[in-house]
Amino acid sequence: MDHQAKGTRQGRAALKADEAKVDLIAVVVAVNDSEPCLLTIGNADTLPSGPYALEHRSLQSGLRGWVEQQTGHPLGYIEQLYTFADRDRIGAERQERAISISYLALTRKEQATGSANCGWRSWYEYFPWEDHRSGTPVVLDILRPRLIEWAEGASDATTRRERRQRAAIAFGFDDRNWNEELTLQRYELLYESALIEEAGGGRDVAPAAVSGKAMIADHRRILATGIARLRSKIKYRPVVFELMRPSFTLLQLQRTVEALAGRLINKPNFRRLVEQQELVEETGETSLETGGRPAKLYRFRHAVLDDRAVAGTKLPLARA
Amino acid sequence: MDHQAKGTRQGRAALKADEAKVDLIAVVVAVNDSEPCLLTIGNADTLPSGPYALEHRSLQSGLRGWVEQQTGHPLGYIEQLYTFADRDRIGAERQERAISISYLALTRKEQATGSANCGWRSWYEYFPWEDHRSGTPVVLDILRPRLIEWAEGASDATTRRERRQRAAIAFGFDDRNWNEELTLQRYELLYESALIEEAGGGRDVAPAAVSGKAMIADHRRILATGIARLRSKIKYRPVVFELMRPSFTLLQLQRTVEALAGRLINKPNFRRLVEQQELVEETGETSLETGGRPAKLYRFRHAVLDDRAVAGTKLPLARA
DNA sequence: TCAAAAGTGTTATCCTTACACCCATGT
DNA sequence: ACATGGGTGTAAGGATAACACTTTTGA
Repeated sequence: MDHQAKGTRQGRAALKADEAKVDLIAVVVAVNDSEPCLLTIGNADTLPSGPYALEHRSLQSGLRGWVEQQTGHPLGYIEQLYTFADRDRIGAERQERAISISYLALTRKEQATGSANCGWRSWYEYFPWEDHRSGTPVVLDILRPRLIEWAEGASDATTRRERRQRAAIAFGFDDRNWNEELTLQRYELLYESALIEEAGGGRDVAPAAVSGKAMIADHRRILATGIARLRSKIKYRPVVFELMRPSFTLLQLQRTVEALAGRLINKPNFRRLVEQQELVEETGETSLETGGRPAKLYRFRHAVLDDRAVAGTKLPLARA
Repeated sequence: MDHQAKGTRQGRAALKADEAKVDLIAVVVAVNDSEPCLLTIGNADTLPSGPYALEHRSLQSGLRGWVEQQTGHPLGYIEQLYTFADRDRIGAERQERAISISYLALTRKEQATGSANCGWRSWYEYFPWEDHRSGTPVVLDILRPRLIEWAEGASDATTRRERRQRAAIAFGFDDRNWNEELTLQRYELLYESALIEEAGGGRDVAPAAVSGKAMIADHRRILATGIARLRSKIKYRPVVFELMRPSFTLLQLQRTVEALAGRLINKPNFRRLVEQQELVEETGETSLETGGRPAKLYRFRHAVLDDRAVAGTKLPLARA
């Protein structure tokens, strides 16, 4: 259990060899007006983050501390996303290691963000190709030929075929179905093919309206990881409710799920699903706020979290 | 992005305030003769691990290095499990932080473990209550009354009810179904109720045959996390094949899944599932090794990994 | 009266579950 | 012959997908 310390290679900053900087970094999501929003700081290109420090009782409390300090926003639901060694900080010249532990947090926007230097942005500003609620987004018409071009540009035939296949699966080319959970794979393909800003080069980068708003370091990659995780998770665990107000209409619930998934859902089937799984109960009141007939208000049945170790909520997608 | 460094509180070991030790730690699993096995070092109570060091190109390669060095066993499939701050090393007296990044690795036992100080043990030695392949294990008859006793021992009624409910869900009391994925929750309950060795106290600890073999620090908790993850993952991603030889019979495949899940599976339905999802193809050869009629040999269709972004493999459990 | 949204049924189809049964080999 | 495991078929029930249709409000 005790491993001998390696000798310090380059004495910079008086680090012992087996110590590293540890950063906590948060993807904070809320949904407002059917738009999935991300909490950012700076020029909307940076995720809230900060070093894990001595005074933190735990990793999670450290994260809460940093987010609250930088944005004034208190966090509710938190789950760990991924831990990675920070490539960008291990430059060839600086011999110091840094790791980042990323988290996904769900809240509601209402809680006033006190601080100044922060704000909410739709996550589709960073990933315009991910929103399929109004059909296949036009940006894909621009990205598709570029991706194919990249695939065909490989030197050997094997790589070409492999690239074509990866792109076709990730983006649903050649009559394949769109799979909303492949957000990370899509980002990685666009990165590899140098179609987005972070990939350096920049020669082939399309305008931001097509390739999306860039972020600092690998923050956009972390966001992609968060989106993918959330899109997968809503299908088998009732986490959507973390994003809802205490009472809501069924259509509001549906719109929220649609916002996250980036796809439209069939209304009657969605309702049946929700009711059948006993995820909600009526409050007795109705809402008149929306255009038409007043809607019944519901609240989340917290009991389901105890009741069973839930399976649930597959998406009844609307047909193309 | 640059956070001001906090002043060092207690100058021990010349650490800057926002640096920490980082350990890599591996749950290495193989299945032999229908028994799920864990690779350990020392007295079979320690997982392979080591510090993330300067010379490591990445977290994963660091992990591979340590495991190979400590056990002589090369790793194939690896996935990250969880990152946590090491409570046991943040004693009140020592002000230094340590974090552990844990991984799940799948291999086959054949690859000779060269090193001396290591070996394979069935993971059910550590969790005797997790193996339901021959019906409800007898150890549960001993643990159940103890858990109930613990629940009833709470001071206020709310806590009592909550404890009863948690125990009932996790262990399937009161006609609830057993859910094999709740391995971690079960471990945590036994820890809280001080029925296992690591929880200190030791007054109420049952003999190892009941409460399972203990491990160093929080290694057993990490193992529980790994088991839970694997049991959940085999249902929607074809990872079992990482544990199989290149060619195998369908019953061997079934027995492997059963070993991991700790439950029996219905044969005809399992076969239909595997074939229908086109996970395997016949090799053309047959195996005479087993008692009865020769069995067709199959191999994994690696194409499925490309073909689709797979959904699959839910378990067709045998009925109680 | 019309637009907009709420809300209810109904059907065909597929997947899952639970069984029952036959086949090929060694002893 | 029989034990052991390999392997196939089928019928019932439930979930899902795809629609069509009615109801209630505000403008």
